[in-house]
Amino acid sequence: MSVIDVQLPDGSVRSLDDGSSARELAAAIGSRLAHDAIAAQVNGELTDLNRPLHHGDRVTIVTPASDVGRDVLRHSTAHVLAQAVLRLWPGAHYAIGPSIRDGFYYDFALPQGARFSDDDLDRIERVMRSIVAEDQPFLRSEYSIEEGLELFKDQPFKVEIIAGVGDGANPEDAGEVGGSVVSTYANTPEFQDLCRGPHVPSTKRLGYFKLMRVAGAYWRGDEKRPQLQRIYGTAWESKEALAAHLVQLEEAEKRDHRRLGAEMDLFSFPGELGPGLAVFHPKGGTIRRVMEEYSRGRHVAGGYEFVNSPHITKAELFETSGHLEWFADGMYPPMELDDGQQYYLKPMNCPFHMLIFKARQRSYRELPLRMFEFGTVYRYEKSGAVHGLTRVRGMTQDDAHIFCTREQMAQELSDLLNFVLGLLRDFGLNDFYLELSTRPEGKAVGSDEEWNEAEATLGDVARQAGLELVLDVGGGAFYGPKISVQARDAIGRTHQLSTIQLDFQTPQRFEASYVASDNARHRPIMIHRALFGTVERFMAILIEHYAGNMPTWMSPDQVVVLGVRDDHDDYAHQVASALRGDGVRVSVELANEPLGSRIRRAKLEKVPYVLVVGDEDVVSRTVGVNARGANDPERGVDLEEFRSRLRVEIAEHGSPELSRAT
RNA sequence: GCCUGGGUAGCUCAGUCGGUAGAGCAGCGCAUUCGUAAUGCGCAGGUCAGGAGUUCGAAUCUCCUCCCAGGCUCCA
Repeated sequence: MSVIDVQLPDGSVRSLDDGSSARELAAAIGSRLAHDAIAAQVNGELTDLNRPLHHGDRVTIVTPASDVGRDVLRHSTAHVLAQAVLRLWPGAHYAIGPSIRDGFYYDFALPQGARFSDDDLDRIERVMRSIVAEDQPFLRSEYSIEEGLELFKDQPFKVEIIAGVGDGANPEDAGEVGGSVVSTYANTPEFQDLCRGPHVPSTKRLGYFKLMRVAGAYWRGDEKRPQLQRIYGTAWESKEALAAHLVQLEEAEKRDHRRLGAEMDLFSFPGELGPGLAVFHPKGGTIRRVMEEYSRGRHVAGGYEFVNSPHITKAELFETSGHLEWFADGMYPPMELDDGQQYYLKPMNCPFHMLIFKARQRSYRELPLRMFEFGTVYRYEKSGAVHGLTRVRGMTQDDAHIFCTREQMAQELSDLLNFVLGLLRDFGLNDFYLELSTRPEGKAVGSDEEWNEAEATLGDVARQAGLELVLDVGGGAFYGPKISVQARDAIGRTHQLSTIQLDFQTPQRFEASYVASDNARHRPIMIHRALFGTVERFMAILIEHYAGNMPTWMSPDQVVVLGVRDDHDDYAHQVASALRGDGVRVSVELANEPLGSRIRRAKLEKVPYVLVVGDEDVVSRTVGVNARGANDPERGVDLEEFRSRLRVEIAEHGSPELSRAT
């Protein structure tokens, strides 16, 4: 028998008998690896463990505790889910079941339009566990497209996928099937699934999974096509990893801004107002005010001018802008006034700023002209889309529009991106990447030349920023491409924050112009940009980022002063008054209940500094400092020293926890 | 908008078989005067989301509406 050489990831070479598979390779390397192996990567391509290797192949053995490995076992677990559902609902149609972040899902259409309920998850999970215990192999077979169609003739979704590959209608399905070859994996004679693979060798390699929830999902993500029943699950390489993930979910839940918003008395959604309409309570209002004031200051320094516009307008404005044509569904229905005139609540601020630009003749000497407004807009979001403060129907954008010349555009965009990132960093976010969204086919206005120029300019600016750049093909607005700044928060989730959109169209639609040095009229370029996105959403993201522990400069209550006994209350008030003079938000809790109880309440309210003052402090004009997140209180801190510490921390936007962490 | 689940005091939740509502925390009152995360006693607090129906009787069963959650779709 001849011998082949294969190369391992570390560059070393192993000789194997010809016809050996990755399974044998793993065994040759070590028994531990042989035991852990679930799949292989051969020359970069993911394959089953038993696929024969060839001379010169570069081979990586895939084990469960890796990104690729988890992907494989999640996908395999999805197959087990499908088998379990088909056992429990004979005649069910199964559609697709990919692995996703942290888990997998599978979509089904049950016989007679039946639907899963939450209680079904337990039953299904039990069947899945018995399938795992049955130690079923995943056996790969390959068929022609015709054979595949015959094999799955009772499974309309599978037939559509296979047929789609045949006629090239759905290129993404080529991944599902693999070129002109239809591959399947059979676990038992009764159950096989169309699949590119690879899979774990046997179901006994699975087991650390949990079905999470049922949901509806449209076939092929298309609202007009049938809605399928989707089951989501999570799956991991070990019991510990699964448990850690579930703990992580609980952590995220504790940070949920809706929960913290209620607990910390920041805002609420009174049922009387309707979905997606919030009221901000005094503490939430303070956070908002601080955010807005800081933003205003930065915008003044950044050369912006401040404008204002009304909340309602005649339909004409949005006919001109094109919003009524594209987004009428997302706007509140019009109010009809007695002369038959239709008025709309504004979903956007840009047309108003356009009118301000047009209010008089503009000179090139005024450009770039930057108009800023905290503009409150109303959008009729679908009822199922509203979510806490992150998706609301009434929201305030930190919206600005920059009018400039074509020549100024690149520089202006580049300065703008720096401005954006600087402001976001001031709020404590500093892990960013950019996304470039390009022309949406079929719903874009404007010429190819304009779009190409706009995309090229934005692309250059994005690349020059030196951040990771992700392309989002077709994700732009109807009037222009956009850069969005994505930020990772403290627990690694990413949020789309600022957007910068380049717009050649709106100035044309409004016939805006300026007089240039050549004494002729030229068309300005318009840049739309929002840094927070909306104040509401940005606040929600910050609350979750900080788990409610807002940096001192943003905290609604920065300091609480507690006298030990009520004869210390006078001094407590003196301390508070001195701090108030420094602009600090401070309150005094009178000594009519036990100290421990008052401290506990302040801690639960996440107040950055609790000051305790007693006999010694009154005598020596000191305070006891109990800082949020600190293990031990500091006794006898000179009041003047504490004031200056706090002044510095607030001015620098520091957060006590963050500074202690370093 | 669609699918699944939910809505009981300000909050977290109990409420059995259909028999007319309960706890803890928070709030209020009184007492307590205390050095770093819960002092004691008392009081008050509910159209059981809203409406209709079945029933002698509905928080509980049925239907409709509103609102919330998790998804799908959408997101200028």
